Amino acid sequence: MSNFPIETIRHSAAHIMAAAVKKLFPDTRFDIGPSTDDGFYYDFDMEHTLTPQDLKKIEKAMKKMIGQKIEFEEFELTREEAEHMLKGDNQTYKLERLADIPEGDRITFYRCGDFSDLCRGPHVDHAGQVGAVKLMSIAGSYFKGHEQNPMLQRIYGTAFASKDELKKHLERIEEAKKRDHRKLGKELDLFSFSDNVGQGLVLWHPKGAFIRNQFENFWRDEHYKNGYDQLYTPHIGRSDLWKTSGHLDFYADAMYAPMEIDNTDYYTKPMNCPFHIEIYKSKLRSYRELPLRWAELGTVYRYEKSGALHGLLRVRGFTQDDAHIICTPEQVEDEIAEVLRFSLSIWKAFGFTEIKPYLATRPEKAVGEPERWEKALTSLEKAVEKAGLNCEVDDGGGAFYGPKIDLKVKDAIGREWQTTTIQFDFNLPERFDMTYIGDDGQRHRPFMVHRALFGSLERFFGILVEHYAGAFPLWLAPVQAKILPITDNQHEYARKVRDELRAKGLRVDIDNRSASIGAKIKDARHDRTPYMLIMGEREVKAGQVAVRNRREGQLGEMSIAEVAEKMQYEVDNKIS
RNA sequence: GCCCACAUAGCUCAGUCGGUAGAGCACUUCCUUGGUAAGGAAGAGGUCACCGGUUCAAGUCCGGUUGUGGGCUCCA
Repeated sequence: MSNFPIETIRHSAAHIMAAAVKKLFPDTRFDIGPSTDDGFYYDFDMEHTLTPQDLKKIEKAMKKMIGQKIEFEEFELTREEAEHMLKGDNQTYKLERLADIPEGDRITFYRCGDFSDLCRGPHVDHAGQVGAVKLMSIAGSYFKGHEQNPMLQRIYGTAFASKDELKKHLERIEEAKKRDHRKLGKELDLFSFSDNVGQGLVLWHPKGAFIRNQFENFWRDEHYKNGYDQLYTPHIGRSDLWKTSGHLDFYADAMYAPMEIDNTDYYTKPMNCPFHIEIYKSKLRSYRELPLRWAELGTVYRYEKSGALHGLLRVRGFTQDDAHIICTPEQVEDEIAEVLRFSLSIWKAFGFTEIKPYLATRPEKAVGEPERWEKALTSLEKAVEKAGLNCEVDDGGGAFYGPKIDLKVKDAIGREWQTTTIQFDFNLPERFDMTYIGDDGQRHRPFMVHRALFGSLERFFGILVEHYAGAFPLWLAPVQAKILPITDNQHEYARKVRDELRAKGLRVDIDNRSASIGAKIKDARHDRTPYMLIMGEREVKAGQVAVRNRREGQLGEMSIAEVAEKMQYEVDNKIS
């Protein structure tokens, strides 16, 4: 056990790793090795390409140093001394890092074995205080994170104060792997990708499509109930539209190439906003009509770099649960508060209760008058306050066209996902010259807010799969109950029970294979079937079914009506 | 896009030194009719991602392409 803060332990582990790398690969040039949320890394530049075998060797060398309790020693140098030392060692990256240290700051090094590192510290006193360490993976990374800089080799590792905590961490990783939506998507036959279709383009299989339909319907109902109207708009639009919106100037890199029809270029849409704005502009608007809340499940296409694609979480064609709120400056505060409240209620329905807002403010380069920014920011802050949440502020992190709130939701195993976004837009109303007639008879510029609650349906679905670990609640489950007859003699009764339950609107299938009841149960469990209705001679005679439920196990015999009622209750209350 | 790794049956994966491909599950048929996490037997299933090269001979070695994974960059 060690009592140092976890960041200190990890940062020290990074130094130990660097020392081990220096020993094994003396020509290495070092960059930096900070701690991260769940471990640490260090970036290297060397002739040799690191392999998994090297990782084992490096880890072994580290453990030796930890066993020897090698000391960490701090020493201070003048800038000239430091430069001299780093130059002598050909540490070009370190020299650049040194140059970044402001004039007047102390220049400190930490020595650990044969390795001295330019570093602010703090560190443990000796290597033995790094309780448990494990190297995880090799990766590439750009020097200082810039694409045009050289690519360095990065080793990721993790460290904990005790072996026990490390073990728990590794178990958490295993658990997350079991929930991986890409794995479950295949296992449960929910969706796929095809080389013949293209990268990042999702094929929704019947079960996945069913679930999507369920939450789309929920989404539509809730939006009507909460004062939204719904739109449909085309998938392509003329280049003039995208010129006006500014997409061709600022977003062309992320757009699919145009197609020419009748001497006019058409682009597939990367966003829905221009279409909604065209609907707004289809007639003269009065302040009496505002606020307008227009929602659309709008499918957009964006060119994402091939290396950025990731299962359903990052794709090239996706459907946003988009909406635009167009309102007067006086209305904007209430509207934002309402969006936030609505958003939280939707997340709650899916069992997400821990939600954290991030507020992004005005960047250096921005459009829109400062008073509007102020007003917008105030309404965002007030809304967060009203919802009883604490937000983190990302100073200057807003888009050039307006400030925003992003929500991150925590799933069943504590991972955070970026989903909801609520963004002000001071750009498009100007570009499209949106106006409304106020009570003074004059034209005014409305406020416009973009918002997406789920973000994209694809990403949301991926998150849901992982959140529920594939065990979708009854209201979403494609098959809610599976009837398992013990022998073929119960097939007639099985069909009768199925038809009765289906007549009540429940989704029920029969497993009519001539397999053992154990095998049928095993397969139904594998499919995460919520209810199993088992029937042998006894149940047929009594007109009942033996109920087994995914959450509660064996529930004994029940009548058809009782099962139906129990299931309906679960559906109605969205129990997960 | 960049760095690294990977691509063998529907799925999960073996395949040693280059000598024409294998398992389990799933599937089909037959037998079995059973009481809460796998009853038995047989059968079918492959252009070893694709294109090219080296070789008497390539799943295996080399080059390219496509796709996937871990990262970087970017982002719903």
